[in-house]
Formats: sequence, C-alpha cells, structure tokens
Amino acid sequence: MTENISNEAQEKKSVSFIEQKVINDLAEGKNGGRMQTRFPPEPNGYLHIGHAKAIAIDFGLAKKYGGQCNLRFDDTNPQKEDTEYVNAIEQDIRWLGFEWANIYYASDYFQQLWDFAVWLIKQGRAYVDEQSAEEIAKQKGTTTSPGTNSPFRDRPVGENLRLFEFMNSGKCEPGTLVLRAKIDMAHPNMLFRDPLIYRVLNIPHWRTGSQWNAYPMYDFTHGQSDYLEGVTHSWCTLEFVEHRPLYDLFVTWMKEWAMDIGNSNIDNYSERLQSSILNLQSSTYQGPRQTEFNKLNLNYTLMSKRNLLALVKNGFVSGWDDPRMPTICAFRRRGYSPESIVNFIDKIGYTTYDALNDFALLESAVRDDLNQRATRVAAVVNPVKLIITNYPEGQVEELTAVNNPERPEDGTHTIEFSRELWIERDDFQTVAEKKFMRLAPGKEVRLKNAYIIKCNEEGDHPYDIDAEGNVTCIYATYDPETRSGMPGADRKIKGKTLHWLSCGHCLPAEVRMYERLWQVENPRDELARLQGEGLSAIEAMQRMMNPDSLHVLTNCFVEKFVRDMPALSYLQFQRIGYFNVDTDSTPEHLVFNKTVGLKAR
RNA sequence: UGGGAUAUGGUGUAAUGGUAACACAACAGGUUUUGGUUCUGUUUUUCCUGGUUCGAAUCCGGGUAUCCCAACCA
Repeated sequence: MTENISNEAQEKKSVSFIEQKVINDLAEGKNGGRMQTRFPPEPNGYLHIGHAKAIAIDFGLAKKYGGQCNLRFDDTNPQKEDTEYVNAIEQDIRWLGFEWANIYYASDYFQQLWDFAVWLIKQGRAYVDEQSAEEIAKQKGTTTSPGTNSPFRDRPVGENLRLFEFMNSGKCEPGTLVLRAKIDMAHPNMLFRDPLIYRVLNIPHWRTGSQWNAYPMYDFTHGQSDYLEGVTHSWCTLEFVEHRPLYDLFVTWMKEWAMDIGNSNIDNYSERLQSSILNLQSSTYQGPRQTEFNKLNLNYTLMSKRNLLALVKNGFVSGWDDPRMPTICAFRRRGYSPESIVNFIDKIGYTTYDALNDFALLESAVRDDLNQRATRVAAVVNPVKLIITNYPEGQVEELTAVNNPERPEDGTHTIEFSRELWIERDDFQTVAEKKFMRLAPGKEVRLKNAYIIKCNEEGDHPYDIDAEGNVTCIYATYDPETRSGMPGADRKIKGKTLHWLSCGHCLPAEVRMYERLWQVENPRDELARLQGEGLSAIEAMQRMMNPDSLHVLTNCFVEKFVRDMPALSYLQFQRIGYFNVDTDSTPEHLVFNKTVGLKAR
C-alpha cells in the first residue's frame, strides 16, 4: 500500500520537500509505516489565511497518505485564550473542507507534564528560580555574549520539589517563582540558556478551571504533546527552526522518563494516556520529527494575530469577519470559496524561503473558481436613467438571461424589459473618448439579452443635464428587429454590450466595495520599521492604513432574481465583478459584498 | 561579538551534475451578446566571485544581501 502511494506521488511533476520526506519515511517503513500529523492552534484569535497554509498541509497530506490528523488546541496560556475562539476555529477548518480524526488539548497533558517535570527535578535537570523576570533576563546574556548562572541553579532536590509544589498551590504570587531546565547558560542558542518551563498564573483555565496554577510553557509542551499523541510529522513555520533542538531534547528526556516509570505510577492516567505512555516505550514509534516551512506572507496584508486583534479592538474594522481582514471568516463573508483558498495555497507551495506572495495570485485563484460557479446577474451600482423613446409606454417584455455561460446546465432566468431603464453612469459619455466603445450621442450599443439601441444624435436631445452639468437622463431608440434570439440580433455593431435594469422591475440594494486595507506593500516590515522609529503599533498602523478601503454604495439596483438568495451565495454582477450576498442582507434590505473585480476593470 | 536559515524573470514555484521551465503579472492579437472567459503569441530569469567537472542553478571555498533568535507568548 505504501509503495503504491509513493509511486503515485512520484508520478506527479513535483512535490514539496515536506511531502517528499513523507514519501521517503513511508518507503523506509518508519514508525511502522504509520503517519500522523496535528494542527495545533492556540485558541486566542481567529484563523487567518496563513493558518490555511498549515491546515492544508497538516490535514491534506495526512489524508493523501492514509494517515490521521488531529486538531489540538495549544491551550497553555489561560490569560489569552477563550472558548469563543475554539468554536470559530473548528468552523473555519470545516469550511475549508477538512476534518480531524480527534480533538485534543494540550491541557489534556498537564498531569503528565507535571509528573515529567517532577522527575526532571529529581534527576537534577530542573530547578526553581526565585529571581525577578528582570534579573533572569539580565543573566541570560545576549546573542553575542554568554549568560551567567542563577544563584539558585544548584538548589537541593528536596527544596526544588517543595517549591514546585508551592508554585501550583494557588498561594504562590505569580512572577515570584519559575521552574527552569538546567542546560547551559553559555549556549549559542539562546533557548538553551536554562529555559523557563513552568510559570505561575493564578487564572482559571477555560478547561481545567482552578485545578492548576503552574502552567507549562510552549517549549515544554509542544514536543511532548506531539510525542504523547503519537505524532510522526510535526510541521510548523520557519521561526521555530531554532526551537527544534530543544524540542528534540525534551522528547529524548521524555522517552527516558517513560522508560524509567515503566507501567507503574500511571494507573491514575486516562486510558488513552496510559496507552500513550506504553507507545513511547515501544520501539516501533520513533517519535515526532519537526519540519519547518515558510509562513504565508502576502503583500498589502498584515497577518499577525496580535495586530489583527488590535484592528478589531480599536474599531479600525468592524470585526474579525470584516471583509477587509485576512481571516478565514472574513474571506468567507467576502465571497471567497474554500476551494479558491486551497487552490491558492497549492500554487504558492511550501519552501524554506521567506517569500512575499502577490495578492494578485490569490485573486486569480478566486476568479478562476468563481468563473465556474457564480450566477450571472445584472446589477447597476452607479445608475443613470435611460429612456427608449420609441418603446411603447406601459409595455413590458420578459427576456431570457443565462445563469452561467460556463455551465449551461445551470439554466436561465427571466428579466423584464421596459421603456425606462437604469444603466451605469460609466457606460455613457457626452463626448466619446478615443477608445470608448459604449454609449454616446449617435452611437449604437447592444443591451445584454435585449435590443440594439442608438443614442439620439447630437442636436436631437440625446441627454438631460442638471445645474452642475451632471447627466440626469439619456434618450435612445431601439431597433425592434434585434431582440436576442431574432435573426436581426446577429447584426454586428461597433459598440459593446451593456447591462441594464428595468426601472419598474428591479430592487434597490446596498453594495459594499472594498479596496486594500494597507497602502504599503509589506506592512509587516513597515510596521517594524515605524515602531523602530518610536511609533506605537497603533500609530504605525494608522499611518499605513488606506483611508479609502471601504465604499458603501447605497443607491444601487439589482435584478429581482436575487432577492431570496441565501447569504454567501456566489454571484457575478456582469461586467463589474464577483459579489456575494452579505450576512447582513435581508429581502427587504439587500446587501452585497464585492469579492473581486473582473480582470482589467 | 554569536548562532540558525535563505538567495532561480516583476512575484511565487520547479528542474535532485546533463536543453533553465510552470503559474501569476505585463504586453500584442484572434473569438465573444460580460472590455469577462477562452485561444495564440511576446517580453523578462539562476546574488557576486573563484574552484571541481566533458558538463554546475545544483558540489566546494570566499564574499554580499535578507529573515529568525536575548517574552514568566505560542
């Protein structure tokens, strides 16, 4: 089976270095030919498109190679985490089209991690430090100079055990005691300079309540959690490269611990964790291997959760799902399909280069997908009246409009035509520019699905203007022989085909047009630069922000056909762009979001 | 005054010592009742420098540039 899969994969033109490793590992029969991954978000914010890149590989490769992928919430910091985020994360993963085998929590392992830490203390490999954060930082040294040992580094084991117990008692003041691993204060890798592995937080945890007061830190949790779960491939982003040796060290120590305790002293563990411990002792499971890939960085986009939270908290956007945000829920609300996001991720690939991807590639992916699935309708977002002077007053015709020319099986719908119409203001010029092929005095155009019309000649009252010189009404005549479907409709004309709506047969609508939130191409670097100049994050963000990122058009019209379409329906407003029904929309007050414009418009 | 990582058209990504290619972007043209789609074509590439080799994007030496690391965050 393994062989078939790897052959199949190798037939493809190329796979990422990550996938190649999987293929090799399976071919070598590592971990008994078993493959397991995990997606480990911290529930302290909403998922963004960068997470989609991790999701696509964690879930995608597990599925492709017959492995399992679990969702594990990395919930070791109760002061930042909340159950609100847990639900949103689960929803977003499912929306993207992925499903986990199990849901786990790092907090599931608090007891095992505690027991392991106690064992390390007994081994003389961990100690309680009672210095302040400032003192500890000072002793850490710098990237170019070694650190110095804490005066508490050689505290006797008994005292360490007593103090560690006290850290968890609820009586210990946060910040006064920490547990540190005893490694090497002169190590060139700063993470090895006696890293803090437990700190005190007297905050109830959203899952474990007030059971714990001493909480393990990331480096003391992540690798061990992977190990306890039986993960074989632990993928993460590039900033964790220097954590890998520490990850490996703790995993190695944990294996020693598991071998040392044997199958005694684990009776009070859950059944799953008892068998986890036994799994660590087996020779089949070689343990997890961490591999890092480049995180998604998009131009004109700020990705970090911290800053996204700041945008929401300061009211710069309407919420996590404001369609200008790079969050999954925002892309969903804006009309992106999950397929388009996954296709985009697939196109940019996984490497170890710190890339800045072009947002245009994402837009190309969404246009490509929506071209296949969006229902075509007419919408006039900037209306001006057009009167067909030779069309009988009171007459109404029902014409046929194709729902999607890319998919004839989607059928057609009807659209009413009458003497008074709305067309786009942009589609008329009083004096046509050189390459303008739309309506102007004396010019002919075709009205989509309807007739060829001709604007009145100059001198024959082609349009009205108001006091400011704005066109208020355009006058034209139609050629009755040219209705779509008639032989006369084949007549070739110079003008383009315009979309339109019958004034008496359309609905008012609100249309929200979005532009990029950031004016600078690389907000991540620019933010760092401005903060380096002494600006606060908020000030820096205000300076980088595009003041015109949202235009709400309230004077728009759409076909009646869309009135009862459910929220998030994919639409194309013909000749304008892809739009969707906003979650705020009701049949009485229709609201649409611009997903992305048509190319070259 | 350290350690770790990276460098291929404008942007990404492939080529695993043997013809530098694909997508996006840009430009030109054909088709088109969406200035969309589609089709055809064009422009633009191996950071620098030495070496090994019949042959180097790939291997080696020396530079240069960029990113990450001194949170009781993950």
